[in-house]
Amino acid sequence: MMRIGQLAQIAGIDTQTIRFYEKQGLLPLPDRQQNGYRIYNEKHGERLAFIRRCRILDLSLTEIRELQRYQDDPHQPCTAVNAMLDEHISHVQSQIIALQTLEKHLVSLRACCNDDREIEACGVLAGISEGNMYSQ
Amino acid sequence: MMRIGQLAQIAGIDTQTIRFYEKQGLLPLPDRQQNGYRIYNEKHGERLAFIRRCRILDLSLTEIRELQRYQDDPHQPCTAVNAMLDEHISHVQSQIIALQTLEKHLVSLRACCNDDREIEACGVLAGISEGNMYSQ
DNA sequence: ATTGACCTTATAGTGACTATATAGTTTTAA
DNA sequence: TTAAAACTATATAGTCACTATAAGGTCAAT
Ligand SMILES: [Zn+2]
Ligand SMILES: [Zn+2]
Ligand SMILES: [Zn+2]
Ligand SMILES: [Zn+2]
Repeated sequence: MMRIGQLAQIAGIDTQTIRFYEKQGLLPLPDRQQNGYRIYNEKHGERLAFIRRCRILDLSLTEIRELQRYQDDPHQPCTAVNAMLDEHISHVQSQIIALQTLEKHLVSLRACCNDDREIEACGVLAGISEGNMYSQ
Repeated sequence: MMRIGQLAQIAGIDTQTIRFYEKQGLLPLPDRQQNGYRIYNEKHGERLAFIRRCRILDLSLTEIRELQRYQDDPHQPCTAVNAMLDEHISHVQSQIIALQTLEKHLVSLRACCNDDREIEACGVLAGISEGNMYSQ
């Protein structure tokens, strides 16, 4: 039994964020003391830890809600869980590829200028302005 | 001389986004026809193309505003421009590294399950719940 | 008695759009 | 000529996952 501040400290999550998760339906409603303060138990701590680990994996709150629904009905096949992860992985992979392309782009642009010019002659600005560029 | 729709088509940017850029101070205020319609010239087209190329490089609107201020005062040294790009590049690089770490993480989690289990026995969900995880 | 730490709710801001609502104008076609 | 379609205008709210601020209630210690 603990109040929100202690839960926040244990879970490493801000109190505001805990209230936010509650409003988003990710955390079950806690009991309240007579003064209105929320009281949490270990179950809440576990739920919160689960959420935190999902967020580290960059799963969206919607995806987390979906995972929680699966946990609450544990006799379905897990196909959908694995499919979610697969899609998530390929999303991350395409983000990586896009960023690597962008990096190449930026590095070659940067190579168009040393530091000792006037804006007028800056190869970087010229490179952006002339614009032989390709998206993605 | 053209209206917003034509400019949007030429620049490949939605009309709403053009108005948004105007409100953000990235595009000079266009003249208006008697009916209130905006009228643009080639200068606006060039500005918009510059903005679009900056966005492809994932520069923020704030950074673009800064670049525009440099362009409008072309006799400073270009150190700040190059520094902005350097910082931008290292930001992109650390994003890449973070995503690569995340990808490894997700792939090894995914390997904990084949598709033929019940939720109860899903290695993926178990992997998240048990949580021997590291952030970043 | 008052400070300080803690708790409550509600509201607004972040970034870069995107969507919706409502209304006025111009162009095209029946 | 008139009605529909296409275009324009403004204003407002939604996206995502928080984060910040305001304004107040509660509790323990000084
Ligand atoms: Zn995902
Ligand atoms: Zn330069
Ligand atoms: Zn940047
Ligand atoms: Zn599974």
